[in-house]
This record gives sequence, structure tokens and C-alpha cells, in this order.
Amino acid sequence: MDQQVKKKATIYDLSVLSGSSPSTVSAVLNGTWRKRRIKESTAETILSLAERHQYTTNLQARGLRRSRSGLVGLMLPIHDNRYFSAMAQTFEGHVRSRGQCPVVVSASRDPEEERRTAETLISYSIDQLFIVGATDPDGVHEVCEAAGLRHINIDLPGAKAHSVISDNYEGARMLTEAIIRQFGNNDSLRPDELFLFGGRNDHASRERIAAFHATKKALLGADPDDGVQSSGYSPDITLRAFEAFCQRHGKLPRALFINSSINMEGLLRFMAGRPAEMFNELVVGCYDYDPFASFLPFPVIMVRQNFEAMIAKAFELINEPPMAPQIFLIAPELIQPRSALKGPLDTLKDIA
Amino acid sequence: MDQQVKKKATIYDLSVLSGSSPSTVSAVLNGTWRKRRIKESTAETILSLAERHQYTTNLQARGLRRSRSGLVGLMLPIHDNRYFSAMAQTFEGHVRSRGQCPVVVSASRDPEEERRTAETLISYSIDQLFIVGATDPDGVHEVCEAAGLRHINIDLPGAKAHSVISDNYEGARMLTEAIIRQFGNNDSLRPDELFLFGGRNDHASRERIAAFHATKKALLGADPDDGVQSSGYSPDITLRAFEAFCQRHGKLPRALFINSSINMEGLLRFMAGRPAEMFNELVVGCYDYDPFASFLPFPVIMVRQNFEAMIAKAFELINEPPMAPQIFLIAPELIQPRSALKGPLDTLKDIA
DNA sequence: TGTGCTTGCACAATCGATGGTGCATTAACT
DNA sequence: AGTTAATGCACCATCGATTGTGCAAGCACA
Repeated sequence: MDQQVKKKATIYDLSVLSGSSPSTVSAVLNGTWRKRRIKESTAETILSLAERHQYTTNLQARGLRRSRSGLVGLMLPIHDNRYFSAMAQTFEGHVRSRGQCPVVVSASRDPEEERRTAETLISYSIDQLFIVGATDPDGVHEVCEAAGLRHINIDLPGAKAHSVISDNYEGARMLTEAIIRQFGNNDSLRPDELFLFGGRNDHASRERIAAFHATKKALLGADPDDGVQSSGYSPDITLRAFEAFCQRHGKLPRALFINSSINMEGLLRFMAGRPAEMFNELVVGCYDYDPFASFLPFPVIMVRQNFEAMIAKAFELINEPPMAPQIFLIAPELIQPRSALKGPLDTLKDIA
Repeated sequence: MDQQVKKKATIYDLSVLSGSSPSTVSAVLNGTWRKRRIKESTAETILSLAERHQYTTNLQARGLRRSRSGLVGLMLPIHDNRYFSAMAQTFEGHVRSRGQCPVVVSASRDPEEERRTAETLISYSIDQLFIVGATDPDGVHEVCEAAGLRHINIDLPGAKAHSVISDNYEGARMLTEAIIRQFGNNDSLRPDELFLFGGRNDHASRERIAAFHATKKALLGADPDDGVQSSGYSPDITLRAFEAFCQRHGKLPRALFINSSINMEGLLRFMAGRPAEMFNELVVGCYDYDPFASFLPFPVIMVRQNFEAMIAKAFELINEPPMAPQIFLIAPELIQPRSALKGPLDTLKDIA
């Protein structure tokens, strides 16, 4: 008899059915009833009625009243990337385990979109916002600040809120060193044979490029100025950078430092249609880890950013009392070629 | 003077400031003011006040009143996978272009979690729900139905709502055929040299396995019963399946049909630590496309599911008047080894 | 019987926005 | 001048849940 397109049951419905007042029903259903000295038997009655009528709290109403929603936001630059999607996966686990509801949205690395997205989330009274890889973290900060919303930067730092980021300098140092060592001593690399592709004018890229320069200089004795080919975070721009390089030099360098898995996709586009042999001698270091990339036909040394630790640290910080904004560095890990690491999915069960 | 931790401005604040009633302010701000015959000059006053005070609508309040929230949900099995994250990326574009707010959550392929997640989203009065790859689509349907929520299945079909899915049979047929053809006629493949790994008892796997069997039989003349090694959607279970196979046969098959990129990661785990030469002669077909996997050291033929078309079709269907549930097949595409395709990210701009 | 405490709950305001209804004013027209 | 119509907006109930406050009934105790 309840099978119609009926509206969902509310506390008022249960109030009528149980003979108690709405406030009593509310207290019972949200667990505050002991504090309000509701009789146990009353509570039981209401709870069983709630179950029978499939009551579920209208979280918009609760959110309106409490001006908190139980939503926790994660703002990514993009979804379609293993680094960020792994982060989303880990983030969800954390939020779920706290009994809240994760909301993941992307803002396309567009400062305007970032602010708008934050505004929108704020309009839904989200409780916290984790800002990942924002192009303009401080712009987003303004928006959050004005709304009194707790927030934290991840992956790219801002000046006005805590930031949890990879130790990009150290990661790039390890990576550059590993690339160079890959050539051993007999067949050693010349400074003009190692180039960095990708990167943008953001904190992470700057650190990585600085470490790249310094390490090259330290280990190879020199570092020509044109060793860096910026190409943003876009496969196609990176592809064009490779093509341009090839046009100028007749071939690719023997060794590449690639700034992110997205730029690495630019290398793939360059490889497509070209003979596989062209890349036999190539050695690549990539700042990011992707399991498939690790098994390409040439040595690919990768840096795995410790997103689990970053997310964990961010959750720890976001609830702390306000302090002067600080940057927390999380050490990344150097991954040898042909490594298939476990990821966040390995904690999920699966029935074969 | 407004720089404190002040609360956000409401229509009541603007009402006082403008001397109009809250309902007038509301009408002006939500665009219905012409319909309510508000004077243009009144509207202008209010709009400029709104701007000056950084008014933004409290969407929870609006949602409560209208019993619609402007949120559109996408429920994924997992985030950390190129197929699903590409879907999320595409989905966001669609929702944004409709002026609504995308909400992406994952439910871990757990029927319980799927229902709970749907319940939660419903409690926030989401307007529509796109259910991707659900283990129990009909369970989720019940929940949505009871709440009068429009919803649609993607990737895995349900019996009680429209479904938009890949043409898994045709995709697997093409893939099996391509794997076999890869060996040419001189060095042709024996039926007991081609195995399928991965898959579960879901619609997609069943279709793919059926096509695998049929095509093998048609092209190779026979199809031994043990040609399929189910191993769910888990890298580690797949790894163990490879190990078990190797134990029994002393080596891997010459040719593999791998049911998804997740199972493909199981192959990577198997490769890790084993000599690369072991895989020189291998030919792999993988039902899913990942750009890096496409460039592995052996031929990897992939199937790219047309998620753009699936999402587009789903948006088309979800607004149509109710009809008997139907399944819509979207043709996937066979991708030759060493292909680096464009993805949803290529539509984003990037400043190099 | 009267005082005072505890128990158990109802009442009503509130969160912010929406939209149906109705009432003044002014304009138009006979 | 008187009737009708259009204009411009205010009023108020409503969405569903939360929470501070208050009060009656029951009990203990003097």
C-alpha cells in the first residue's frame, strides 16, 4: 500500500504515526535523544516506524538548519589521470570512514573555474574543501575565507593556507641522478644529451627544473641553457615540442626528464607512427608514476608521489586550529623501470 | 568594514538594504522578476546591491524549497582507472554546460555501498543519477524509483531502467579476431595458445567471453573448455591466475585476451621481476584502452569503448518520458598497437 | 499536604529561498 | 467622475530538520 510514487517520509509523518512531536522524532532519529531524556520505549517505537516507512533524513533540510552539510569537497584539476584519480580514490576512503559524503569535482586548471567551483560548493555548505593542484590557490582561498570554510592546498602550494605537497626538488634530484646513472660510466651521458620536457610556471615545475639544473651541473659538469622545453600540462603541446626538437636536432635526445604523466602522453603521441627502433636507446625519467608507463620498451624511471601520505597529512591539518600558513613536504619515491606497484584499489575486495 | 568573519549575505539582508521585500529580492536574483512584474529599476538596485555584498544563493535553501538541488550525480565503481576517469571528465563537461553541478562518487563495486551511496545522494535531492558499472543496477534502481529520481545505467545494464552500454560482443569479436590475425597465416595460432584472463559474472564479461569462444571456434576451428581464467576486477587475483597458469603449463600462452585494463595491471605485476625476454613473443588483446598500455614492448591491441557517445546518449535518454527499459549498444573501436589517441583532456586549453 | 527535584516531552523559532495570492496605486477610457 | 485594467510589489505559508526553552506529571521527602 506504500508502493505509489509517494513522497518520502518526513519527521512530521512519523510524528503523526507515533503520536510524538516532530522534535522528539528528530531527536530520536539523529541520535541526540538520550541527551534530551527521551524514554527508551518512545525511541524504539519511532525507530521501528522509521524503518518500516523507509525514512531517510533530508540532508538539505538538516544542512540548512545546521549550516553544515556533511559534504566534503575535493577539487581536482582533472579526473582523467592516474595521479589525480588515485588521489580521489584515497580521499573517498578517508571521507567515508568519517561518515561524511565525498564530492569530487574538477576545475580544469582554470583560475576562473576554480573560484566558481569553490563558490558553488560553498553554496551547498560543504564542510571542508581540499584543493588539489590549483592554478590559483590563493584566489580560491579568498572565496573560502569569505565563507569561513576550512580548506587546504595539496600538490601545489598557496601562500594563504596550509599546503601539503611533494618534495619536488628532492624528487627531481633523485630522478635526474637516476637517469644519469642509468648510462653507467663507460657510456656516459653528455650534458647536451639530457633534456627536460613539460612543465609550466608553477611551483612544482619550478622546483623540479631547479633540481634538474643543479643535478645536471653537479653530475655532468655543465648544463646548457636550452635544456628545458616548457610545454604546459598538455599532451599536444608536448608533442609539438618533441617535433620541434627533432626538426632542429635531427633526433630526440638520448635521455629525457619528463615533467608529468600528461607530458609523457605527448611522448607517446610522438612515438605513434614512428618506428619503434627509434626509441631503443632512449632513457626516460618521468615525474609521476603510471604502471603501464613503467613497462614501456625503454627504461622509464618514475617518481611516485606519495598521495596517500599527502591526503592523510591534509586531513590531519585541516582540523587543526588556524596557524600561519605552512608548507609540508612529503617525500616521493623513486620507482625503477618495470615496476607494478599496488594502488588504492588494492584495498577493495573483489569477488572473482 | 565587511571584512570580518561575517556570515554570507541573504535575501533578507538585501531586502533591508534595498527596502524591498524578500520575495522581490528573491525574484530578482533568480531571474523570475519579469514574470513577477518587478520594475526594471528595482531589479537594478537589487542586483547592484547583491554584487556589492557578494551575495550568492544558498543552494541548500533553494534545494529544500524546490526539492531539486541542481546537482547531478555520477556513480562510478572506482576512480582510479582511465576508462572511468575519462567518463567522469566527459560527464563533468556535459553537466557544466547545462549550468548544473556535477558530483562524482565511487561505490567500489559493492552492492551495499551502491545503494547507500544512492540513498545519500537522494538525500541531497540530486536531480539525476548516472549509474556506471554497477554490480547491482536494479538494487540501485529500487532506491531511485522510490524517490522518484531519474536515473540511467551505463556500462553495465539493468533490467529496470534504460541502459547504455558498449557492444561488448562485437568488441570482443573484433578483438579476438585481431589477436588471431596478428599471427598471420604462416605462424598461425593453435586454439590452446589463446586464453582469456579476467572477467566476472557480469553482463559485459559474459558477452565478451561468449564472443571470445565463438570467434575462436570460427577462426581456429576449436575452443578447449579451459580457455577462460576468471579473475574478477582485481590486479592481484589476475596476477595469481597468471602464476597458476604458469605453474601448470610452464609458460604463458602466446596470446592473451585480457578482459579489462584492471586485469592488465595483473599482467604487469606478473611481468615485474621476470625477464623482459619472456614476453617478447606475446600478443595481447585488452578490452579497454590505455595510452601507455598501447606501447608496451609486445603488440597490444586494445578496444576503446566510446564513452563520449555513451555519456551523450545517456543524457539524451534520461530526460525522455518513461518507457519500457531498453538497452542501447554503443559500438567500441579497435585500436591498433602503438596508438596514442586524444582524450577528453584535449578539449581543455593549456597555457604553456 | 506542601516543597522540590527529576523525568519526559511539546512548543515554537529558525535556517534561506520560493511562489501563490492579494492589495494598493496609477493609468486608461467611457 | 466613475469603472476597469494594468502595474508593482508585499505578505505569508512552505520545504524538513534542529534546538533552546518551558511545563506538566510523577516521585521523594519532610
